[in-house]
Amino acid sequence: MQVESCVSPASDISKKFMNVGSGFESSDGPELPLEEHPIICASDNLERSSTLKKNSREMTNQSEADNFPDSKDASGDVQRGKLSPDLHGVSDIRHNFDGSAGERCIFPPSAQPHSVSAAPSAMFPYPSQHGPAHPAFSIGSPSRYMAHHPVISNGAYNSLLTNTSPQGYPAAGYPYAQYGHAYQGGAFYQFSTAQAGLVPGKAQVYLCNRALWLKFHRHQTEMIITKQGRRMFPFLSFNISGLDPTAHYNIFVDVILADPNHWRFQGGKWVPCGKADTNVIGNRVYHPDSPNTGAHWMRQEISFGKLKLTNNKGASNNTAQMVVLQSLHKYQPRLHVVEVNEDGTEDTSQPGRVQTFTFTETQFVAVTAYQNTDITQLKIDHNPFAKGFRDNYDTVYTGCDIDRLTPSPGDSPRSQIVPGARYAMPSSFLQDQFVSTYAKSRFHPGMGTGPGTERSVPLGNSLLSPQQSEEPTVDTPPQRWFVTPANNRLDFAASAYDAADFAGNAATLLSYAAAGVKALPLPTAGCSNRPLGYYADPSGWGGRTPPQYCGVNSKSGSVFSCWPPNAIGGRASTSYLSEEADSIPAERSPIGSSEEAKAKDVPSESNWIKTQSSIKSIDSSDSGIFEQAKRRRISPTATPVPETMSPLKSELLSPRECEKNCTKDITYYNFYTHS
DNA sequence: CGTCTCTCACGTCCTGGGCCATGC
DNA sequence: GCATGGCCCAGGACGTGAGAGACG
Repeated sequence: MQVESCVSPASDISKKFMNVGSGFESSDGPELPLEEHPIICASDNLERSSTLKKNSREMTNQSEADNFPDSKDASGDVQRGKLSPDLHGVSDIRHNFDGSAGERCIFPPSAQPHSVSAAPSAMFPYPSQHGPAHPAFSIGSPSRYMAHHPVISNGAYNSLLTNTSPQGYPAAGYPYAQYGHAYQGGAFYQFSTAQAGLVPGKAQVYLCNRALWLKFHRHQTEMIITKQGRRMFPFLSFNISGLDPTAHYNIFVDVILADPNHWRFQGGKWVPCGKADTNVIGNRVYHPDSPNTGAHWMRQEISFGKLKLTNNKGASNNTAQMVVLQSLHKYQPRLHVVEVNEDGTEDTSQPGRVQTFTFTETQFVAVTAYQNTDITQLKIDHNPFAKGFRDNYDTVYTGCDIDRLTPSPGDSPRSQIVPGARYAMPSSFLQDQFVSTYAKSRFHPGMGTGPGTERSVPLGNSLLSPQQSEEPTVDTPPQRWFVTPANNRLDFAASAYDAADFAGNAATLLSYAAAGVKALPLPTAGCSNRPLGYYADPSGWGGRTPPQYCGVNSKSGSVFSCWPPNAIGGRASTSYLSEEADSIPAERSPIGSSEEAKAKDVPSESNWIKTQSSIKSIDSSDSGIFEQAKRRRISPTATPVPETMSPLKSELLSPRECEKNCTKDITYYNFYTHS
């Protein structure tokens, strides 16, 4: 059997295993080499050794029974087998994982020995993916990107089936993920199925909001789990390429233990504390669009924003959207792509029909209450639903904290040192927004008493937690990152979160972009070729269909509406909506700077001048801002960019003024062409 | 008794649907 | 009459903080 396996360079779980005893001292999250790409990870086949499958069954039977009462039915009539109306990938409908969606998340038949469902809940993960690291091979533009694409030989795969780890990790039997190799310095494909070297049917998956994930990952992501279920933030969102456009696939996500430890937050860091309770219940969550054609999956972003995490094992309702986890355990979400028959039935007996992708930067510790205040702050800063907890919210998003030199009473020493000048860069308003947001978080006075004290992030690198080593450059240069066009999203749940997806300053930045786009005449919306600036490297992903959406966060537009709408804005967005935006601008590496400059130069106005055709494709928009757009009908006749909305003007306007003007002028223009 | 973990009420904000007004 | 713009509101999502429960 052929197994694809590529481990995200960003995260080498194997390293983690090696360091389980040392907490998170290792800086495995942020330490992405510049040349590493955001794309994926480990893709392997779900087919496993019988031993493992056996164990898996033993450990997950309950899970199946508890969480997938419908699975049996599914086996009979393969409910999942019912192809979506949009089967042929022609639909531009946004695919939300709403209430009804849940009904679609039916467990697939598990009769076949090699069926994915054989490893249900997958709390019993696949055996370690040990084996030789597969040298990335270049595709198309080897000089530019090294393909991480990994086609594991049989031999390699065989090694995965062994219960002994070459690295000495716990042998299979532990319900946690193991990854024995990583692609250090791996790269990524250009996002084009036409790219030479891409093997049809061999999927490449891109973590769309990787920047945000990395941001959290640097501090060891924590996810709240509640009885009623809590959404993930950041949520899982992917872009897929390399699928056979005509073949049908099921796509689902599961969450497995990332390691065999029980964790505890002590002394400002996560430390292992005993053995993990392997008797965990897990389940998979199918994307509501499943099954569907490869073309369909590849056309839009696939997000699981409404996926909820719960610790309520007894939760029987809505399990389709719920993943049952245990507090203080570290988990690893995985994406599975299963090729199915035209009737929707899964047939994993054939090699290569099941592919699993793991992004280690999406690892998280399940908690019932946040432990690390840095994580809390990141959540508050990036999750639109948490805006209410933002300190001085209005000023945060409309003003520049660089002016705020007087720390709040509760400011930690760290925060007090944050020099506004550090962020006071000759930049756009947007940048200020970003900086403000970030800087603000440093000043957050309300994070408990000591927020920021023992759990604070060293000033030296505000993105790194104390337990993590500081690195000169934690973020990959923008041109290295692939950030999915927001309009291409098969939303599991799209929401405002989407905004947070794309670039570091998530919600804020994307919304800015949205606002900017909104202000543009439809035909020239920058959302076309240069999706709100998510492509830092215009050529890097040139092969992919140009971004097709444009959206607006109508209601929150008042906050984000200052985004420069024109070409300049486009550049700005390119810069700040790229993952690079994640990092503190001032800390950009020289490489990043040069490339960034290059990127900035490329996206000339032409990039922003798009045709109606692209606008039309907005229909498929699926990101949060586009979600917003849906809420507002838009005028086919785009409103010319008000002079007052010129980027320059925006920059000149005081935050307040800008907000007012923008809100007034463009808040309700949307690029919503949803049919 | 202290610590740790978990639950729940709370206030804030966002989402998404609905309703009404306006203009063509 | 229809499309669009604007507003309202109920429900949902968020993190907080207090308090309860479990455990040593």
